[in-house]
Formats: sequence, C-alpha cells, structure tokens
Amino acid sequence: MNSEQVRKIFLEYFTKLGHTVVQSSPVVPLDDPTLLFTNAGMNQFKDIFVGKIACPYEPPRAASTQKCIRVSGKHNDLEEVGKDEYHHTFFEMLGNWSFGDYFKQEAIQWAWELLTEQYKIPPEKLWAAVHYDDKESAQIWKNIIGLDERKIVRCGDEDNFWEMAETGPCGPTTEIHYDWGEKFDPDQSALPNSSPRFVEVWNIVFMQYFRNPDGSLDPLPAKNVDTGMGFERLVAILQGTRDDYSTDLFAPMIDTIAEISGHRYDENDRIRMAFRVLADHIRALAFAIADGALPGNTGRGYVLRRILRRAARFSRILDIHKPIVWKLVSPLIDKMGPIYPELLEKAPVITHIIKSEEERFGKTLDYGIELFEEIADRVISAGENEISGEDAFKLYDTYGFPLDLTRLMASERGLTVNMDEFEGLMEQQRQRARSTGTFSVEHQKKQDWIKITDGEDSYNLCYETESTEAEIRLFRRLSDDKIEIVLSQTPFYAESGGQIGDTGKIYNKFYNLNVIDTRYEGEHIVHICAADNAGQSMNILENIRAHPQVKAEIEHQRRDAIRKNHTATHLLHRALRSVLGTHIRQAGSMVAHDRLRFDYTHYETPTIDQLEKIERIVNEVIQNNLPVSTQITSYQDAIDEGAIALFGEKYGSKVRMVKINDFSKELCGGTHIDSTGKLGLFLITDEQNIGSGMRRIEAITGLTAVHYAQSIRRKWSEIKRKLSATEDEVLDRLDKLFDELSDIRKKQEKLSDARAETTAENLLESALQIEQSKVIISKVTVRSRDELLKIVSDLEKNVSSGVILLGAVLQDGKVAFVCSVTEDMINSNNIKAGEIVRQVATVAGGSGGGRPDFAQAGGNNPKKLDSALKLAEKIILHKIRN
RNA sequence: GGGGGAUUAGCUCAGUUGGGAGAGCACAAGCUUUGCAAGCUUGGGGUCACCGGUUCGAAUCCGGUAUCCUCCA
Repeated sequence: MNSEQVRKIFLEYFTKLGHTVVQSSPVVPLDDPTLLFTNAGMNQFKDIFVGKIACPYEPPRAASTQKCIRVSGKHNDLEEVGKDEYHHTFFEMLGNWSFGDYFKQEAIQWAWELLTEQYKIPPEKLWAAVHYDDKESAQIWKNIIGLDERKIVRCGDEDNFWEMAETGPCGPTTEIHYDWGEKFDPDQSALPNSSPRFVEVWNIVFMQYFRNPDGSLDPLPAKNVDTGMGFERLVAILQGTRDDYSTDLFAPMIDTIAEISGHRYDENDRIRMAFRVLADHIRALAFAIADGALPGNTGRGYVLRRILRRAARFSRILDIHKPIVWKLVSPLIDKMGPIYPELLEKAPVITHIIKSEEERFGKTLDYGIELFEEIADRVISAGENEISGEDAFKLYDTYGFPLDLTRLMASERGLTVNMDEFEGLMEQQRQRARSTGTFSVEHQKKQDWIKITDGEDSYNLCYETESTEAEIRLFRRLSDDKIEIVLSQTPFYAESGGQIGDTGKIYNKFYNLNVIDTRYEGEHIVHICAADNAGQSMNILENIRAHPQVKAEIEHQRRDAIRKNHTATHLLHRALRSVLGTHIRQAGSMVAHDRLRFDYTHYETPTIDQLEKIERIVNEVIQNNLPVSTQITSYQDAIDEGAIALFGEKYGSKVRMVKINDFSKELCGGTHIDSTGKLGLFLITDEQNIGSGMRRIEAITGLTAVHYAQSIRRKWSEIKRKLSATEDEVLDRLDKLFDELSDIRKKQEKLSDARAETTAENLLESALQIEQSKVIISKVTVRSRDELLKIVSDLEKNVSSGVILLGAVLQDGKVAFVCSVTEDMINSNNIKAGEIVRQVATVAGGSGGGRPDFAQAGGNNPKKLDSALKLAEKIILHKIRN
C-alpha cells in the first residue's frame, strides 16, 4: 500500500463517519506568536477547545492530515534526526476530532476498526496503553474491542496524560502500539512505552478536565477528543519496514542523494545518518518556505537557517562540498506536489532560496576557516595545545562557525578545545536572552472589567452604519485619563487584519468620551477613550452607571480615508502578483487613514519599471471605476471561486469575500469603499527591504496622494529654479556641476601643492646650517593642515639630516605645528619630534604628539605662535650644541 | 526581543596605545616580449556607511542611525 492510498483511506473513513475534512493549516502559523511552527494536528482547533470560538462543523467532528514541524520548544527533535529511523523535523499527522460530540467508546472503536479492517493490520500485533486512573478506556478495550487483558498496559501521567499548558483543558490518553516482535527485544516481559519492540502508532486524547491555576481539576461540561497518528510511522508499518526512510515517502530523496554522492543508503551508520538528515531536512525546509517562512536570523527564520546548515554540514560526510540540498527540492515536489499544491506553486522560489542560503553558508564557512587558522597558528606558536573556549565561542557566536567543525579542525592539528569555558559562555548568552526577553509581555496587569448593564455585547455594526444608539456594558480604567468601554453594539471597527481601529465619540447629554482607538479583546470590541476633561474623568464611572444609554459615532472622514486605503491594499496585492509573480504572499499589512503599508515575500528588489507598472495597473483600475462588493459565503466556495485567503489566518465556516469586479477577490474582514474611482489616485511612496526575503511597500491614495504630488512639485520647481534649468536640463546641469566641483577641487589641490613647493624652496634657502645638519624653524602661511603637511614632506626630500618644525595659523583661527626629525638627529642628539611638538604646543594652548621622526600638534592661541616657535628654537639648538 | 561583529578604491581586504589613507586584482597609457595565468614603468580612481560628540588633531575613541553577517530566546 503506497502512502497516497494510506492518506486517502484515512480521510474517506472519517468522512463516512460524519467528519468534516479540514485542510492542513500552514506549517507556519502567522497568527500565533507563541508557536514557531505548527507542531500538532490540533493547533488549528485550539480556539475551539478553549472556548474562544464556536465549533463551525456540523456534526461537530473534523479530520485532517496536518503538516507539522518539530524543531523548537517542548518538542525539539532537530539534533535527534538521523540517529534513528523515526525522528523527523517535518512529518504529517493524521487526526480526528470530536468537539463535545462522541467520546471514548467511538474514538477507540473507530481507531481500532480503521487499523484492523481498512489497513488490515493483524489485530494480534496491536497493544493498548491507558492511564491507570482511566477505568472507562480500559473497560472499552477489554469488553468492546475484546483485547486481551495482558495487552492493555496501564501507564502514568508521563505517558498517558495530556495537558495543553499549565492551565486549561487536559485529560487522559490512550495509545495504540504496534508490536514489531521479539527480534527487537527478546525480553518476554517487554511492554509498550518502555521497549524498542513497540512503536506508538496512535495517540487518542480525551479532554475531560480543566486544570485550574491551583492545580486542581474540574470536569469539562463538553468533552472533546483529539487524536494524532504519525503518518510516516504508519506507512512504514504498512510497508513492512521499521525504517521510515525506507518507505515510498522518502525514496525519491534517498535515490537522488545516492545518485549525486555515489554512496549507498545502507553503506554504514555514518553514511546512513547523512542520508536521513538530508532526506528529512529538505521536507521541513520546502514546506516551511512554501508556507511563507524564509531563512533569517530571528525567530522561525533562524530555525530554518539552522536546519539548512545542519543539512549542508551532513552533505560533507558524503564528500559533497558544493550546494546540494536544493537539488532535493525537485524529487520531493514530484512526490508531494500533487497532495500539497503549494509546493508546486512555489517550486522555483523554494529552490532559489535554498540554493542561495547554501551559498551564503559556504561563505560563512570559508571565512570561519580563515579565522580558525589564525587562532590555531597563534596557539601553536605560543607553545600551547588548547584553543580557548572564548575563541571557540567567538567563532561560533560572532561568525557562525559550527562548534563541531572547530573541534574537528583542532584535532587535525593536534589541538583540543576548552569545552567547559565554551559551555559557560554559552550559558551566559542564554541567561542574557532569557532575562530580557519574555517578561515585557506580561508586566501589565490590567484592572478587571466592571459590569454596567446586562446583556449581549459587541454586536458588530461596522459594515452597516457609522453611528448608533447603544448601551455601555463594561467599563475599565486604564490610567487617570484613559478608560475602556464595551458597548452592546457598535459601529466602530476594531483593529484587525492590519486595518487600524476607528476613532470617534461616545456621548449623551451627561458626558462625552473621545474614542482614540478601538481594539479586540477576545470577542469584545473595546473602545479606548479619553474623557473630555480631567474633572469629568474623576467621577466618570458614577456618571456612566447612572446614564449608560449613549450614542456611538465614528469619525466619518477618517474612516472614509481608511476605506480607500484598504481597497487600495487589495489592488496593490493583486497588481504585485501579476507583475512580480504569484509567489508573492502578504506577510503583513497596515491600513491607516493617511497611508498603507504592505509587507510581502519576494527575494529580490523590484526594478523601478516593475514598481511603475504596479502603480499604473492600480491607477487603471481606479480610473475604470470598478464596483467593490462584499458577500458572505462559505470558505470553500470562496476558494473555489479563486479568492485569495491569507496564510495562517483562521476562517470560520462563513467568510467575507471582498470582490473588486473581476480584478481581485480576497477574503477580508475590513471595510471598503464601494467603487474604485473614489480612490482618485494611488502613489507608491517607498519600497524597501525589511529582512531577507521580505519587502515592504508604502503607498498613499486620494487627497493624501494629491498633497504628496504637490509637495514633490513644489520641491521640483525649487530645484529647477536654483539650477536655472528647464525640466530636461536639470540632470545634465547637475552632472556638469559635479564635474566642475571635482575639477575645482583638483585644481585647488594642485595649487596648494605648488604653493607648498615654493614655500619649501624658500625655507630650504633660509635654512640654518649646523655642520652637516639643517634646522628649519619657521612660521608659514597655509590654507589647510594638509598644505602644512605637504610643505614638510617636500622639505624632507631635500633634508638628509636635520630638524624641521613649522607652525601656522589655520583658517579657523587655531594653531598647527608639524615637526620632522631625521633618523641620525634622533639618535645622536636625542631630538624627538613628538616631545618637541608637545612642549611647543603647550605654549600655544594645546597639545600634540606623534612618532619620534614625525609629529603634529595644535593649539587654540594664535597670538602665542611666535613665542612657541622661539621656545622650539631654543630647545632644538640647545640639544644640537650639546 | 537581547548579545557579538562588519561597513575603507570597481572587487578582495590591510591599516595596534588617535598624528602623513594603503596592498593585490581590475582599469588606462607607455615600454618590453611572438612563453599562453605575461613582465616592467607610470597614471586615474576615496565625503574611510551616515549623523553627532570628545580632541590641537578621528578611518581609529564614545553615543546614535542604517544595512549586512552571526549567536541566544
């Protein structure tokens, strides 16, 4: 049975049992900052389990094959991958769920039937594990399934109790294990969860309790089922192999690696491990990149980079020293593309990104090797045999050079690495990150809500109206002058989907609250208000309690501008895709009243031609004045119609689709203008790189765009006026000016050189000759410090023995000295330029220094220049005569 | 989010207690030579990333910004 059939049977089986087949959520959960990667099938149902949203399925059952990546946090398998036949960074999880619907009996029975009847696994190969407190499950296994009592194993919390977090839903689990037989463990008393003879196939979680902060358990009113079956493991069992990597899932990559390297998968343990690492890591990389992640130096990008580098390092075990990982993209996509079309769609991007990342790593390695050689040479020439932990750490921390390579190269040169010191530094690094990282999130404990009136709250009218009568439901004080209000119903749009919250006012004849922002808190729409004046805010709570009836009204003009910008964002998104390619994915968006910002994934800088084309397309659509409409439909219908859905965004069963005629269809909860003509004008104001593979466009519309154009025109006229040039002449004029400037600078320099030369000649003639040596001490007139230096260097050419000291007053009114002493004078007369210059400069209110043969100094007092030079003469002549 | 590092000629990079901006390659001209990775001579090319501070004086020290590399979370 091949892997495609295994997947198909699973989904068809649960469909027949009334489950809604839910498509795998992206492996990169863009909306959940607590999670780097989707690591279990239940991730996308989290909000249903904790009661944040209602279950959208009827009956409330679901099934899926979920793409998962486990490389960080609690489940960090990265360093394990390759060592054995079943650890993976990327894997698929088959699962079925009940949201307050069926419970233990059905869940167990269906799992059993699927394995034994559909997949035809011999029942005698299967064992069960249950929590020792879970009598019900044990009964079901024994009486309903008819499993031999001997094969029902009781385990503790560690194996068979599941908790989502410190608090929240939790409950016992039951597992189904596959028995590989005695050859994997001859011990007759071997049991699941403790012997290699058994492999866990299916984990079934019964969420029946709620864990309170004090540790106690309360029964949940609605009990849930959450199951997960490791797909790769199941396929291995059905294909009769213990090794996941020997299944058809990995065969294309294993074959390709063999072809490229000339090695065989089963050659030896070392080679096998390298094969596994490469075959595994390419899957995590390709899927993560397909879902919009990119290698980088923070967050999930950094995890990706580490995965890729681990793969690249292992390729060297196969004697491959050139980028190879990217070559595995194509066999992977041949195998998985038909099931996960996002791979097919993004194939060129995936290949490009992996390849360039590998090349970058090559550079990092090369540079690291150079640095290592320097360090090693230093250690050896110092007669030592250990590379300090500090050096190893620096190589790793600053230059990204892998520790294992440092150790390998060290041992090749007979050196060791101080690992204790390295670990110590590493620990310090972790401490630093921990101490600053997390606690900024939770430091702010907000005051509790105060209930004002009873009833449903936050009925959303933002699409229908801009003002309404309402009742205040909840109240909370934020600070002395800020309060938060929740209304029975509201026309205010709460910040979401990148669109900023509305402003406006909530008022009646007793008080007036200015709404400065609107946000979601769970399902509540919270209006953040500044009270009209401070005096009023003092007793605002009493006021509200007495008069909860209000009128809520948004600021019309601002919302109107936001609408335009939001519609413009959709137009931009669509235009980007048609100009740059369909791999463009929205990576973030901000829609404000005065501008819009759109972050997107793209691996190179768009050309100015492309940007102009994008801008033109958007403006054409504006001029064609296309109608903008919204309709509520089912998610599937919208997708079938070709609507763009945001990756990682959660959608209920009913979604809102914003259509701009036939030009753009996008799922969106924001507010829009009703026809594109109202945007008037669309201008891109900025395009920049915001991280590897991520770019940002900022743009404006409507009157803001007109103002912008006007301000540019104003500056443009100013430029033309100042250059006395017509529009066509401006650039030429600038070129000419720059050329002239450069000419003048050069001429000036030549002039200065010539002046210096003349001055030097004159000074040479008037030099004081003492025996073989010349002494030149003089005040000169120069324009710059450079000219002074030039004179001295001219003199040096003609003075084979002697002392030169020149002083001058510079244009800024400061004094400068330069002194040069020939080698013989330093030795025989102990005249040092540095010392002289310092003594001299002190007189002129400054200081200086330099080498014995050449020094400079300066001072602030030009009046003292002459007396300073006199002092110099005295010192120098004294030294020469003695 | 928090560290460490980098940014100097078109390219690769030197530049040590702060004191005359350099090398190799590339480019241009000339010479030599019918030895192929040519040699020699000469020359052009720099706001030392940007902004501010300290100083008589900053590529160099300090602070900030930008971009890139890298580690930790």
